[in-house]
Order: sequence, then structure tokens, then C-alpha cells
Amino acid sequence: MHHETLIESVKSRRDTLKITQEMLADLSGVGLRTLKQFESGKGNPTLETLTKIGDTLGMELIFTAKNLTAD
Amino acid sequence: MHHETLIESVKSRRDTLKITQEMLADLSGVGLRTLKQFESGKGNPTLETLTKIGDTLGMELIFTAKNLTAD
DNA sequence: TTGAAATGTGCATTAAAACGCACTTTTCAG
DNA sequence: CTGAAAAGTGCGTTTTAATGCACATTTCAA
Repeated sequence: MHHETLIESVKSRRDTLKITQEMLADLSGVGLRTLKQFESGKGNPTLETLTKIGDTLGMELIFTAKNLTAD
Repeated sequence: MHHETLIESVKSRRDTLKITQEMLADLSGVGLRTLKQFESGKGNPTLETLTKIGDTLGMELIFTAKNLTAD
């Protein structure tokens, strides 16, 4: 998985929930600037930041065995 | 998911593969100090660090819908 | 088209991650 | 038990994430 996929997960989810970056920032406690940075692919968020975002969006971050068959 | 679960995933996987923190540090390019910090629960790693570790262990980091039924 | 809402970016500051090094503590086979 | 390997911690430095603020750019319904 690429960094992008994680970003897409968040943007997609946020889109589904119809909330703006600003709302997510407020709800999650993550700074708006940080969220913008992350969603625009310019950031390298910490686990804490990702967790806050995930919690707010009803998602959780996990490590799974990588699928080696597909490419 | 708690931060711990992520840590356990890594420690468990590393244990299965029979590699030390030092080896994982070398293989992944993540500093040994950083890895120790993370595995001992004292750290707040960046996505990049988690990705490097995951890549080396054949794991990938993903966001999944949180399971609200279980607890 | 148009303007407001939403998103993206430049700049500066503060807090903290990443890191190396040396040392302590823990683990465990023999 | 014992020693060596593995894991954890204190300390200091450098890099950078997190953040606010102001402004630029994009999106899109009316």
C-alpha cells in the first residue's frame, strides 16, 4: 500500500460523511493545517495524528499481512 | 484499536521472523533508537517510520472501518 | 459566469520525532 | 547461577511534524 491509499481512505470517508476538512479538524483535535497537509499528500503524520483522524471517522489503523500475489 | 495493538503486531511479527530489533533497524532503515522507542511504547512514530517497518516485515498499514459491534 | 465555500500553500514558531552513543536492565540457553 | 545477546533508557543534536495565520487556488451550485 502506498501512502496515497491511506490518504484516499480518509478523503473518501470524509466525503461520504459529508464533512469538511475544517469540521474534521475541529472534531478530531488535529490542526486544520496538519489535516490539509496530510490530505494533499505533503505530510508525514505521526501515529497520534492518524489515530485522531481515524477515531473521528470511525476507522482504525492496523497492520495486515501484505498481499504478495497481487501487484 | 489501541496504539498497543500496532506495537504487538510488529513485535509479534518480528518474533515470528526471528529477527532482532537491530536487524530490523538495519533492514528497514529506521534507526535502532527509534525502533526501540516504538516497541517499548514510548514513541509516536511517523507514517514514514511505520511504513518502513511494515515494508520490511511484509505488512501494510491500512485504515479499516471500526467494528462497532464488538467491544 | 460568479461568488462563496472548500481546499491548498507560504512563512514562522514550537514541540517533538529521528537518531547516535553509551550504559543499564532483562532474558534465557547452557 | 552465569554470561552474552537482546531490549530498554538517559542525554544531546538535528530534522521536521504540528500549528496558526493570511492569502491563493479550486470547486460547484445558482
